[in-house]
Amino acid sequence: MNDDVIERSGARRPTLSALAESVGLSKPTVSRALNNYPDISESTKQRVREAAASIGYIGSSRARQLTKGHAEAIGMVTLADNIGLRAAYQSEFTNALSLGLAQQNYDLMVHTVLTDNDEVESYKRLYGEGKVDGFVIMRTRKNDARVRALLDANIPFVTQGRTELFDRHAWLDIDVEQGFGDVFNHLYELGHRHFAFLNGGKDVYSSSLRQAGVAAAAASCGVPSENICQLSGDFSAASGHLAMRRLRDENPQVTALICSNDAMAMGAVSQAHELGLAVPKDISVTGYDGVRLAEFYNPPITTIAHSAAQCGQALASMVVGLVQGDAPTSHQVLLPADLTIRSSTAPVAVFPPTGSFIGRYK
Amino acid sequence: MNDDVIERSGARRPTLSALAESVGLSKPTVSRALNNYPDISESTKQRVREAAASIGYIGSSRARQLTKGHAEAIGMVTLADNIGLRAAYQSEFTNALSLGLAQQNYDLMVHTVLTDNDEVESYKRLYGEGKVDGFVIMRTRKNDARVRALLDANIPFVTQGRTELFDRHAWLDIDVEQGFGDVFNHLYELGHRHFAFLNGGKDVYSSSLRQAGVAAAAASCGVPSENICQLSGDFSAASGHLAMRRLRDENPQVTALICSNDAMAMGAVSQAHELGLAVPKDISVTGYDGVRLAEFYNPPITTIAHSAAQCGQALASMVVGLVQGDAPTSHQVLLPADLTIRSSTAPVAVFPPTGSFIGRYK
DNA sequence: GTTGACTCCGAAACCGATTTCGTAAACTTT
DNA sequence: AAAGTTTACGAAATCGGTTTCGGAGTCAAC
Repeated sequence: MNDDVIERSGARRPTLSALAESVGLSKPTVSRALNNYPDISESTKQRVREAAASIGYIGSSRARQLTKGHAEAIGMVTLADNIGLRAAYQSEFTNALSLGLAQQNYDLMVHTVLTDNDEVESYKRLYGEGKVDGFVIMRTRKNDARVRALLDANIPFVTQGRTELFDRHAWLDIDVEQGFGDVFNHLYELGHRHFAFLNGGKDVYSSSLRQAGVAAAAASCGVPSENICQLSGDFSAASGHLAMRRLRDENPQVTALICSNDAMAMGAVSQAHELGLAVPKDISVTGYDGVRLAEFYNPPITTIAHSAAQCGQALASMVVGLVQGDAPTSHQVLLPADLTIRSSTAPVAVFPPTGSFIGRYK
Repeated sequence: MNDDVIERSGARRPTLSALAESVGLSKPTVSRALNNYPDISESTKQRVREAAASIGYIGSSRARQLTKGHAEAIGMVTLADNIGLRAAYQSEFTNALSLGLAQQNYDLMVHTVLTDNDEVESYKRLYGEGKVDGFVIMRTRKNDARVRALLDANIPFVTQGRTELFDRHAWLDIDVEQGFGDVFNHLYELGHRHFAFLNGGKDVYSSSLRQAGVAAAAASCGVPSENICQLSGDFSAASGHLAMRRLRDENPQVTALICSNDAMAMGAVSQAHELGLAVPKDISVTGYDGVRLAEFYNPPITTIAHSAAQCGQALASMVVGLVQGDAPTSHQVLLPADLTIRSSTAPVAVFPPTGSFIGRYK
């Protein structure tokens, strides 16, 4: 530790040439030995590997990248506005993705930008410079400029969530249609007959699918659409907060609120408390996302969970397949949504006030 | 879009040689023109820049890395166990860091591992391969194996949070001593006289500093140490949950609980609710971290906040300075802690039961 | 008209690996 | 024993930039 200067200036890391010289072989031979080529004798391989280990040789990824033509890295560009729940979700997701990539010897490069414009530009720069081989795109919208841009530039990517161009790119998505149907059925079985559905923005592709899931389940339960109050929010806790207030003002007979994500559910619950309503005694609330925090909320929120870990893992192998030449359309997977029942849903305390539907309670 | 095959096979991105040829100059000249060297005439630079823009030339970062000897990237290795609040904090932090790095033309490489062992190994591999120039280390412990390893290997890094070797590496930390003093004073001024302090593990360097901050403030307020019940947790919400239960069983006279982080505070609050205690009416609770979620909790939690954005920004310039040759000890900064008063603290409802201290209420 | 300084640019080496191609030696075959 | 195969390795080119070194040209000075 007293030789800081020496360490810093001299003592470069050993290169392939140095290793070759130390074992008395040529560079190519050593390279092939380390990469386990069949035309190198087993004894030589052994000798090279031992020498490499003993002098602590680590191949330069920089040089390898240059010759091999790929970076062994996947990029992810995110907006800097990730706070609160969104941040939690992103982090769980990023970790899972990074872990999955690591298992395939790829690294994850994260780039944060301030505006959407910078975003597309960053994709082009990172890929153009050769820093990454492809991308994973989160938080897709129905009409997504990034998807269009990458499609045009012929840059490999996979999205988490479909877009309106879903038949032209690789994606991983959750079957929200089924998920929201399950949620509806769950509530119906608890005796609820007057619902509210708080959907997210229409610019998100899956919004219409959630809607469809709820509608289909309602139809099959024989619940008329008038009994489903439609609300709209923007996926933020604040919009959930607001929605719950409007709901109580305008549709007090509703006993079950289906939210399009956990954040809005939390916002709604917190508003309920402020209005003196108990969740789930007075009103049941459900979320969607499976952010781990929903589990620790007060009360823990019934939600449609999908494992961020599973998503990350799947996305990792998808994107690696893509950059290695697979056709984008060969990587389109729909994961089932898991209804996770916690404490924010309960049987209706009394029969529906307006009593237009008397269900069978078990 | 109908020339997918052509795009994929041929049509490589333009290289420096191609650019050189297109303007009728040599490679070195073009390189220097683009890098704005003084020995290239202004007219030539202009010509080169225009040609570069017109053919869409983007320099290969791979080649540049090889010659320049650095990756223009900073690494961060995280454990895969980040869930819940920790995840939220990490994400806010990572985004801020990435943004700060981007502004200095560095990228952030994230690598997730399953165990501590893999962690140290990953640092060595990423740096050895030349994929990154240095690291940012989060969640440091008092005696941190990673810090020792990187110090030994002479790899540049900066930690968020001090370690017992704080005088030998670069770090960014929050002045928790001051912060917890402020919290104590805040509670004292609200009339509280019986406190509990829920500290995190002793393996975290700052635990003793928090302790010291509380003790010093208590002393200056004239509160004897017997009136501060010491509890210990592990920074998890679950441990906060547990601690609150023990507190009510063993020290029911306590009206103010100071938690070492937001997660424990949330756990404590949720336990309080389960025990039928209202926060802050029956007991005040404080946290530490400034995770944005604490703001949306029920009730919003009074905490000691530090801006993740500010930390990220600062860490970015520190680590970039480091990899460019600055001495580690020249980058040690202590940020002030900001007391953020929200709704989980309130004046004591009644005079302290045991009445040993009658404060002045304003 | 030679010298010197200055401006602007090119030839070649280099970073550290991989890949293509070729060849010497050993071993089979006929 | 000559020819053909196989085995095991090396020489040189290559990836796409940067850097070192030097040199041609212009211009002013003596």
